[in-house]
Amino acid sequence: MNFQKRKQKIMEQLDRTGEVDIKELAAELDISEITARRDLNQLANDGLLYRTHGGAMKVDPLAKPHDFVNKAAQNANVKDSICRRAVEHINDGDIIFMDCGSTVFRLCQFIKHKKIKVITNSLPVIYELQNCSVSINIIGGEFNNERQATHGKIANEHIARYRAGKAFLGVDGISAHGLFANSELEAEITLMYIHQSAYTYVLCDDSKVGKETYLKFADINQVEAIITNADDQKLAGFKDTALTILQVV
Amino acid sequence: MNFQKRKQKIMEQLDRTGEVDIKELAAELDISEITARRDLNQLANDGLLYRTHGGAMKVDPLAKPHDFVNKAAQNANVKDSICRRAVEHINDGDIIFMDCGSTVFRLCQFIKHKKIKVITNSLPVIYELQNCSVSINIIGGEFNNERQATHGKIANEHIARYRAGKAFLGVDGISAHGLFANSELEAEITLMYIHQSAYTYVLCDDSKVGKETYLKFADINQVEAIITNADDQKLAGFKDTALTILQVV
DNA sequence: TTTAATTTGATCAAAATTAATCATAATTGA
DNA sequence: TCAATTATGATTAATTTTGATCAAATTAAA
Repeated sequence: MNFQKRKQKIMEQLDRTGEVDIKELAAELDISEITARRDLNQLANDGLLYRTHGGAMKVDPLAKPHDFVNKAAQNANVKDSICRRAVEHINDGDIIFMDCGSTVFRLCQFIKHKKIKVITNSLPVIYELQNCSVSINIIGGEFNNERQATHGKIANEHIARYRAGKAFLGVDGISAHGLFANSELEAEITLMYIHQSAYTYVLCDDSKVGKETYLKFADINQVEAIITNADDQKLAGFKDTALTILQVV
Repeated sequence: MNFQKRKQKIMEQLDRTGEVDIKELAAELDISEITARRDLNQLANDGLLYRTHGGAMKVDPLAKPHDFVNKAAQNANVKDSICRRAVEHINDGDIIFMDCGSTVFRLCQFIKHKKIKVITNSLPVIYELQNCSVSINIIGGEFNNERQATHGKIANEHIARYRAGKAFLGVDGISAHGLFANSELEAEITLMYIHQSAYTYVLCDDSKVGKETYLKFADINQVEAIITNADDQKLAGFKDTALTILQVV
């Protein structure tokens, strides 16, 4: 068993239990204690763990990987049917905005083979659209780990530099009174996308329709269309607005 | 059994078990140990595997963009020792630029647990530094799939908005006459990083030192330090410059 | 505080792996 | 065909890795 392999095992156990003991380690890996000690010293030297007397501890117990994909997988069927409707409105040559919503993310799989330009602040979208015919423009700025996207002043300014024909955006709530968000950062960047695109599609499942939550950041007449699985009853409130409603089963 | 066929078998087993042993390999393929060793060295040189004592291991299968990972795996030992020296100059609270060089990429593993702010145009760097104590700022702009990074006018403007204490950059060539790049896009963004940082470290292995290739984009006195494994003879040309030379074994 | 137990780093030695050198076999291209 | 290049193998020296011993440092206990 070479160092690389031992390193792997040590980091594995460290990840699992948070600590390792030199004696145990030497026994488990069938190496002498001094070799175990040397291994730990080397890893500590690279900042991969904290050396303690008789063992080592994990460096950053706080890091919590946020699983974006899980959120995107919720209600996958509903989201996919919304996206199938959305993709009917996307043609080769289009320049489109995509934000960091989990429904918008699922749009990626349907546009991979289109010859379009996508401008986005969502890292998962960027990843999904790599190595395909879509050309990508990344919105820069401070990266928010929870949302897996960039936000803030610089990101907004960056969007302001571009114009796109269409924007595909998610919201936390929508009603005849306007669009709602759970955070200011999210609200601002969505608003900027709306400003800089000729035609805005709001993608949202029925749970968001009629919901007026936290912060209203735009009037309903600022966007052109909504694509949703909400039923007629939920959508009735929009009948006095100019909003184009694209309803999916 | 020729090299191509052996290479196939080696990569096959590597894919299956994650590792190979020189003795076993020699026995299985019915070749001498030294030939097995030469095979592994050649494959390691192409970044297709990591060489270990007595065998080899698979390169990180999780990282998506294969070309980039392979490039980063080439000369991994040299790059890592360069990075270990670099990390000595990075302290908690620092704000640093990192470009999209393959050596610079390997710096990530050594700074994951530092409390610093990283501004970068490299997608692999972003991906590597997610979910750790490093806060990330993404340089926006058009995404170049080959380089796995953003470049161009908007990216340059974006960098111009920021100031950082230190920049860690790669180059395609460096001599007493200046810094050299293989493309204008690369040159421009590197130059912008240099302008916007108080202190610039150039990270490069010995193959880049003394090389004057394609496009000169900066004088040598525009950067402060070079971290390299080049020997005294190769570095002799810099003795009349103010460049700080950080030499690694 | 002092004492005992444990852990550690340094030094050296043994084992394993590797690089270097040279010789031989196989392949290639004229 | 033959010379030249390339691939392979054997040998040996150098390097790396590992382990053992022991004094010094650290921790825990009295």
